Amino acid sequence: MGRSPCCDKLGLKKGPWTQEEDQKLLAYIEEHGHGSWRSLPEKAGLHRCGKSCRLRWTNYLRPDIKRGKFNLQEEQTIIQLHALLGNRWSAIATHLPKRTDNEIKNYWNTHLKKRLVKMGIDPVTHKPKNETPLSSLGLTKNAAILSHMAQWESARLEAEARLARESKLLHYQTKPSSHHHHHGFTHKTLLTTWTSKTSQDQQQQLESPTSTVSFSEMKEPLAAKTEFVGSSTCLNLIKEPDQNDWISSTIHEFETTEMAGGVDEGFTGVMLAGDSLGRSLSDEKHETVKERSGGDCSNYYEEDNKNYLDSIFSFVDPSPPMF
DNA sequence: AAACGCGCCAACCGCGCAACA
DNA sequence: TTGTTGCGCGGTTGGCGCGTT
Repeated sequence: MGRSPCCDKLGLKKGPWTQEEDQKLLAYIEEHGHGSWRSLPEKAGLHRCGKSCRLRWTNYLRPDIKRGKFNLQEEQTIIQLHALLGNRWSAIATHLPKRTDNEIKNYWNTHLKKRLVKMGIDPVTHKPKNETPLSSLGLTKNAAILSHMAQWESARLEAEARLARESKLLHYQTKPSSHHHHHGFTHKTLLTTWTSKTSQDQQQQLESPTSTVSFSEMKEPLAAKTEFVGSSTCLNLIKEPDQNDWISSTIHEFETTEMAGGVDEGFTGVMLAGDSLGRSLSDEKHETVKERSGGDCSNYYEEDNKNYLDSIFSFVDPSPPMF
């Protein structure tokens, strides 16, 4: 399209924000809400473009954001959700209370990604880098089902993210000065409604008006998940999502499948399942993985697979995220 | 003390999408 | 149907601070 950058207009400031600018923006939003970002800078007396103001607000000034070090639980959440969702930072952020997508993205790029690489894990696929073609072919039904779950979780997160955005928008557009008292209510309420509906009407849930996910959109994420589980066979199991029994059959399949053994090895979820990232994959264990990756490793991975499934299910569990 | 390299992170940029005229 | 506008997302960049030489 070639749209010109919004800050091209002469006189609009770029770069780091000053304290004075922050105060102006904060004061304006506290008083009036942000409404239209495009018109906000002029009204607030700022020589910035609306986009710059929005970024400053969402990533820094918003009162409901937490800054500083990520704790272990947050790290695990990021890694596991990244394994499920890839670089969909906004979706990941919906599961990390008070963290912005930008902050999570930065933390991933500067810390977690490097740590995984150090551990010999591919940060894109979340599998050991030295995985052999043979082990890639060792695909199982559980891996395929995980792909289902990942797909489903992806859709759910999309919906949640949308709800979160909408409720925030509504909030700051309508009641700009009351956020301290009301923030959080809309998310939780709406999500509870959404997720309880989930169990009642699975078909309707897929068609929920709150979700922007179309299944044409899902094709790409699906491909990513397929890659993630290293499965080609899973494609055979994936039905058209508009089929009524898609979710229930997935869950049923999962429930009736032997959990132990067979899931493709190397997920970071396995590595991270019970302990801190630093300790969960000791060098010794890592070496063992390397040694065994080319051979018959079903026994070895039996326990880890279960841990991995547990950890993934902790996310797939349709309880509303914390806000 | 100065120069250099590197890590971190706030901010920018470009694109896609939805809403609307 | 098409063009425009506004917003949000994800990738990237640039500047600052800190450690090392």
